[in-house]
Amino acid sequence: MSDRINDDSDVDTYTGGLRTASVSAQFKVASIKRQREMLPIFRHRQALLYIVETSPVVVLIGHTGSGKSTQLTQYLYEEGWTSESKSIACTQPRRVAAMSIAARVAQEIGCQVGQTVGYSIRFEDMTSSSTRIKYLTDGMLLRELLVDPLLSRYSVVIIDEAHERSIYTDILLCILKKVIRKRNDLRLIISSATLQAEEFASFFGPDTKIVSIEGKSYPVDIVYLSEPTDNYVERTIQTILDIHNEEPEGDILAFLTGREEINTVVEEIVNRSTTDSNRQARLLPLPLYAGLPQDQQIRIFDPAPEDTRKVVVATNIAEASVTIDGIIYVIDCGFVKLRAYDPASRIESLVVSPVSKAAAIQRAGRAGRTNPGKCFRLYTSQAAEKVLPDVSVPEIQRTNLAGPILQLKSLGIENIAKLDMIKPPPTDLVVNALEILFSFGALDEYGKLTPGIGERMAELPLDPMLSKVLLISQNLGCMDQMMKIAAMMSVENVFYRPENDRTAAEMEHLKFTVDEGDHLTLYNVYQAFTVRGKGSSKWAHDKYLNYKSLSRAVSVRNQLARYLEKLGINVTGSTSLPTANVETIIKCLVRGYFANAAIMQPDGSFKLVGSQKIVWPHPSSVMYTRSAEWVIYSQVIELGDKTYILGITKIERDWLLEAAPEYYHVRRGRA
DNA sequence: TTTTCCGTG
Repeated sequence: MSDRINDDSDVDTYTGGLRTASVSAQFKVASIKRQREMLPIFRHRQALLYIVETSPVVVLIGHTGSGKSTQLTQYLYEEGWTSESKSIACTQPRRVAAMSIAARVAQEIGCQVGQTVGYSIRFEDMTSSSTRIKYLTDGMLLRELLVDPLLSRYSVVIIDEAHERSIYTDILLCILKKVIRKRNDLRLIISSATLQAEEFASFFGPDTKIVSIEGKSYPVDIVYLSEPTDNYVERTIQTILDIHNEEPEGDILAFLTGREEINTVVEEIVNRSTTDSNRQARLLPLPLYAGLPQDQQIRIFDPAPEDTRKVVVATNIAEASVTIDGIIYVIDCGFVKLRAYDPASRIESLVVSPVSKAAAIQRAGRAGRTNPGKCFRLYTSQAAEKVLPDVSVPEIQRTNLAGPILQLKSLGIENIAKLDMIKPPPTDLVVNALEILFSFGALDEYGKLTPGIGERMAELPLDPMLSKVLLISQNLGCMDQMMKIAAMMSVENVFYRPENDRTAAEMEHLKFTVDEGDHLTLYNVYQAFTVRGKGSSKWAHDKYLNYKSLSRAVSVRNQLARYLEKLGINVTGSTSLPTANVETIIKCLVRGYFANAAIMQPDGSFKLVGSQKIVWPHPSSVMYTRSAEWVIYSQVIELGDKTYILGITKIERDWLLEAAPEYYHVRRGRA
């Protein structure tokens, strides 16, 4: 599926041509050359190379299907920008994109991935000394800046999909602005959608050139509601049935905000279309969201059977991450779930918000990839104009900055407030992050990285709290267990609970559950998978566990071991120690999560220590059906009108005082 | 009391 999941359609628009097997190698080379020359960007090859030669910063507006992600790197390579052992870097906000684009470009150049063309993402480095074109995630390039502050090994850096404004893209652009002042020979290319191009150009100053390249797509008719709806889920169902009864054949893609809405629509379509005998053709509704196991996700790529119309009901995963061929109709509900973070309460939330105009354009475009299409927007044209924001708030302005600030400190950037950013983060987010890092002992009272713990925390690719736990585990003798717990906490959707098989799944999951809580339950699952299950997918499937998540956890554990070894910690020695007891492991967790303590109330809710806020155990937690007194939790999130804690483990009150005497000294009595 | 948008090191 990697050749179909990408963030830019220019990777797979022409894979069809490559499936003509059994042709001679020479013909294939000629065919690839011809396909490359048919892409819209090819006409601009010379002009682009001239602009890059003469301007330090170029903003490239490349529409979907223009070929920018795959071709620009090759043009620069062919033109000699990689002589003198320099390379070209091209960043992507998503791992799958870095992998699949690298695979495509390697094929076009005629090399193995990892030779002239390679990629680098967390836990996977597919590059070698001969790599000249390197695709990597934006977070990975930021990591590289830690060891090579001037990016001396690169002659050109391309920041692709910059309009998505991931937090790492924003930080990279801020640092790259400094780097290009010191390196006259470095070129920076920022690839962006139309609406944001001007903002990037003005950030980099008057010498910046803007270039626009047309794309390869078909016209899409936009249809609005004449009156607003107060129930977009029901309206989605009706619109699907209307399209089915009135419009010519072609598959449908409907955008909704979450799993629950998606399941409602899928069920209702099944129910209502069987009673609706107007047409012979049937409807085949398929759900798509990130939490769905992979074997079910890939069903959306199967062509619909004869006389059947496929309806993919998806979250915004289908907006950029997943591209489905053959979509003619798009239904856009006009909303999206966005993550926010409140530094005062330190609580994250997921809130249903109006989509941005930029996202609405992207959604509509999904209908015109292979044929002219039609997009039904479930809001009025007035709302589209007046209510929708132009672009959504950049991630750096709505997220917990503790991790990113730790990394910036490690880059030697002391005064975060003075950074020249496109949109700087609000002061309270920065202050909050500094306070969190100070309470861990990662920063001293002057805001400087502490030599022992802070410097080491910055090296680990984990949440600061979890980094702290892992580093402390060495002293407590439970590093082997903690590496596995940290790995399991870094992957998502370990447990699989299908709607129609829920009881059976819950019975299987119960076999791993322990009364102490979620963290030790995760440890049990890891042990069972690697020892009894021998890492097999059948074993995982039988136990209703997500095989892909478990395999990733194993690879994360191994990578963590390598990071710790690099920090001079003897990992192999520690794994041969006698097994640490349960109390030691929990005490170790408390050393990192001491600020996340709560007490259970008689009604089953929890009161957070400090804020006194009332929260509920999330139904995914083992504490949902168990009782406790004192607990620590690893996540708190507000969903709708309720706040939940997840990753819960029972503790003793005294362990909090023991783990953080200074922190709890001032608060004693308030809990 | 009955379940989570998408990403990243």
